Amino acid sequence: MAKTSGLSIDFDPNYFLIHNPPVLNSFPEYTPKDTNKNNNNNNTMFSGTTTTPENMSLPSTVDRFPVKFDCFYDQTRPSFLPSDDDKRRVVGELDFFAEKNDKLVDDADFMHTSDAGLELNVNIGLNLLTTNTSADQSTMEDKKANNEVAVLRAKLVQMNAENERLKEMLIQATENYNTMKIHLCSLKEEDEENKKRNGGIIVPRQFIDLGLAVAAEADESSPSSPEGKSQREDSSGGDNKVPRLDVDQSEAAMRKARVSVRARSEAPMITDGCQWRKYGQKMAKGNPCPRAYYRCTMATGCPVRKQVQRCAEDRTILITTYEGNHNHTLPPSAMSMASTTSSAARMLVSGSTSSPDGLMNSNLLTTTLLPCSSTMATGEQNSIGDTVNAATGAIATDPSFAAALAAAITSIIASSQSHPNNGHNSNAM
DNA sequence: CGTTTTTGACCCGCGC
DNA sequence: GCGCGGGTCAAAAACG
Ligand SMILES: [Zn+2]
Repeated sequence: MAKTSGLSIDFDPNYFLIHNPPVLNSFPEYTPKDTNKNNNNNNTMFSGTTTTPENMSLPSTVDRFPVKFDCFYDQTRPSFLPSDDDKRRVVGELDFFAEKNDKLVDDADFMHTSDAGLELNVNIGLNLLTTNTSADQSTMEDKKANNEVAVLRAKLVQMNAENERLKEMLIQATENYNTMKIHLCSLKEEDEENKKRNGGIIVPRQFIDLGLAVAAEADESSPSSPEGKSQREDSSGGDNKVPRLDVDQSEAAMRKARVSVRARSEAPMITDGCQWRKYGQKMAKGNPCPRAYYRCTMATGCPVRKQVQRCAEDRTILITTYEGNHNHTLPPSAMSMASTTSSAARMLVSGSTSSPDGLMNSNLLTTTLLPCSSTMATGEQNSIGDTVNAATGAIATDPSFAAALAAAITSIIASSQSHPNNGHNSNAM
């Protein structure tokens, strides 16, 4: 299960979904206990809102690849793969989490596809031959030779085509990545400047750039009391519940990064590398399935929480919403998740701004939130520093980040185009 | 015995 | 002010 890259788990593809709240969704998941018969090693599959059904089922063979985006591959290698490969077709694989597996993954994947292609061709040839058996043998041999040549050529052509496709993909991904990277850097700089000026108080600047996100945020933050839950302790003290001075901070807290992930998983909870303690369960209205609340117990005082709920319509879909940033170091597997979260959010954010296609589902756009503030929510001293670090970290993992970016973008775009069914949205939490 | 889960009570924001 | 719903607390139970 464990990957060399640090993914201890097999992540499955994820899809970004969005919920009502301006939340970003993206997360890899992997199912911890797969006792289930269906999916051996990885139960979680992505079910993107829009993901096409067929793609969703991933072959167990793929477990090694961290993340697969359905859309991604769909677009790129569709024509190529025969229907029967649908199942194996790994939709796209990007690793969100794995840091250096990109290449490996790609290669592997590539291999798979090409193999499939070969097999097909081969088969065809054989069939022809066999059918001809009744005919003259000499003719047969000639044909055979010809067929082989033809097959090989066809193969070559296909591979070339595939190659081209991949190149284009790569180029595009790279471009997107660069764009976003730049964007992100600029944002970071701005943030830092602001911090310096404001003496640590963070200005919700980032949101400004986010466009839609701003509106969304405003909605959330303004009405709600500044204190938020994270500050609950303070309130107990009996002090003013709303220390105006800290408003910025509290707001920031409010904006904790929130990422929701949807994954197909039979397991009751996805394993993300962290330890969680359940602290509550409620019946969500309009959904027969209860919602469970968990808190991170990897470190005392870690503010990270998550809610887990099954989709009412399709109970195989597990919706997990993460909130906040960890105040401690995470194990490799968890790291990948965490960075994914933030990076994913960022990706979407920057992607929404920079990407030309307004096609991205409005849903996705709205989602972009991701305040860097999450850390600040923790209230610790490093608020800013952490934030920056987090961002940096995400970027640092260039390869994966780039890949992830590409994947995210691609998947988003793909989803908006292919659109199968947005169905899942319906039951946002 | 320490940790986690269960579960009803409680808090809080929100709409009426 | 009241009821509702989401989220959290915390005592008791369950686990290992
Ligand atoms: Zn944590």
